[in-house]
Amino acid sequence: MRSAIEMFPRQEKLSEADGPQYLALRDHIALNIEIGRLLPGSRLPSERQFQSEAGIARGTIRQALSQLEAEGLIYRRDRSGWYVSPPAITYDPMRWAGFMAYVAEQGRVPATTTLEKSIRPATAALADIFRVAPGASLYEIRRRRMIDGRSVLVERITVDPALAPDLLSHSLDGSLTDILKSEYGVTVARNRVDMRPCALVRDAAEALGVHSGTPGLLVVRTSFDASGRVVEYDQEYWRHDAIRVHVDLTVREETIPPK
Amino acid sequence: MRSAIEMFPRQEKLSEADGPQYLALRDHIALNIEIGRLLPGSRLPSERQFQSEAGIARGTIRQALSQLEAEGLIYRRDRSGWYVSPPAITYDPMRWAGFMAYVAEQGRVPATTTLEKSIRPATAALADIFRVAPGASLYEIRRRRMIDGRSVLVERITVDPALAPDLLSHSLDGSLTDILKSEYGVTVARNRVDMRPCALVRDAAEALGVHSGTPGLLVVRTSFDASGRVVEYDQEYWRHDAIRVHVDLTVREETIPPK
DNA sequence: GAGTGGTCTAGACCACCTT
DNA sequence: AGGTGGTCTAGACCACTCA
Repeated sequence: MRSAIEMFPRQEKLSEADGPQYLALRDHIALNIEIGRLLPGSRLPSERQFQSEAGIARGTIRQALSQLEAEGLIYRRDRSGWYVSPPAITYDPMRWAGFMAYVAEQGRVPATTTLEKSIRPATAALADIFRVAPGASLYEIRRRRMIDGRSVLVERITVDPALAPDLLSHSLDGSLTDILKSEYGVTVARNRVDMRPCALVRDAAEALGVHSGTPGLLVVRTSFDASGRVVEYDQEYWRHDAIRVHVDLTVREETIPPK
Repeated sequence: MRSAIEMFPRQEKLSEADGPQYLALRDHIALNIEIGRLLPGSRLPSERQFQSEAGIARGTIRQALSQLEAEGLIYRRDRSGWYVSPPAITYDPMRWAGFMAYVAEQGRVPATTTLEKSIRPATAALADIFRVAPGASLYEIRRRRMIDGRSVLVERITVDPALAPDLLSHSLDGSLTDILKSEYGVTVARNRVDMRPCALVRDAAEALGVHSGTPGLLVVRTSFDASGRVVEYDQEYWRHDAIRVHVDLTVREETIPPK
């Protein structure tokens, strides 16, 4: 059996210069990706193929693959194989026009699946954000979003029913911002965005079909209308290799720090 | 020998309910951190202590620890041990007043080490950014910055000598923005910030004293003055557990997409 | 049903940090 | 000098995917 992509043509050797073996293998695979011998979306040889071709223990192979995954160069599909990562999408919280429009604008194919719509009592944290009483009813929407057929984020959106009564009866597979605008006349005047690297675990990992512990990016977006009411509170868990954030802004003069 | 922090008091067992062992151990350690039995900065028991106390193979222990590292809950000091991560610092590109001021404002102790100052010929990419001829001389500064004694980022700053002649003769261990302002009258009117999750490898990993492949966040900041000239081009490699990004902005109306 | 990655074991030797 | 994490081996069995 011969791999579709020949990773070690003509008994090509890994450089033995210095450093650990797994980094040498990492470099070898990374090079193959850079020069285009391995294209985005294509599958790498199996771990056991590497094992026999490179003569390295499987644990070491997996170390190299995990390193490449951490760098965002490759990703895994559970019990299927390792694949070269497609390019990341650029996310601009300032020009945010909705995921669907955004992804399409960059020449990719977006898709959305609504995982769950529910009414939930406000937790203490959410009550504080929405300025409602703890335990008050809030809409909660969980969605998964895809680019070119690959799941790239899961999100949990919270909306105050007072602003958008009967919201859950609409189809939420498109742009929520559009629905809020066209159906309820609610527009976003201000966005507060928090971002931090995280790991995708448990629910998020399961929904994205990724290995628990895969690195990710958590983007929390709080949208306000012109009168300062919270329109939407959105927690997005992104695959780390699928997103780049771009912000272009004029510098605000240092004033009294807000509290 | 008894560990300073008793992780398994009274023969406490790991939950055997379901899922892999390494996640059970992860949960166990995470719980100890949450309830404050393990405080930020404190050292975890050694891998071999876990091995004997929990009766699990060392490879499995390391899997649990790596997971916690990916989540940002713990970090390692090379060949010294595993430690509980301190809280992250909040970074606001809009209110950027310099790392030193910023960190101090959040009650932490900042420090900066200049690793290298040099004059380098502009690469094609840099020439394009600064609108100079390829090969033209540019200042390059490499610095490492610390919070409470822990290295959290390394950066590579590029400045056009035309805007700040003789810049390298100044001490660069403080705020570069301050120097540009007070010594050269250059102020920043606009910032372009790009962020993406990455892995810390090679130089960056070495400078931060982290394991190659540790997750990180790359922040690229391009600063412009009022006339649109590039003042500073800064690539910052952050430890992923040390930073949160916060942006608060008014939504820009959709206009012609810039190209 | 064959092949894949996911998990786990029980060792080993090394480079380096710490005291 | 002793202990630590870093690397690596050579197996094993399992759950799951895919054809």
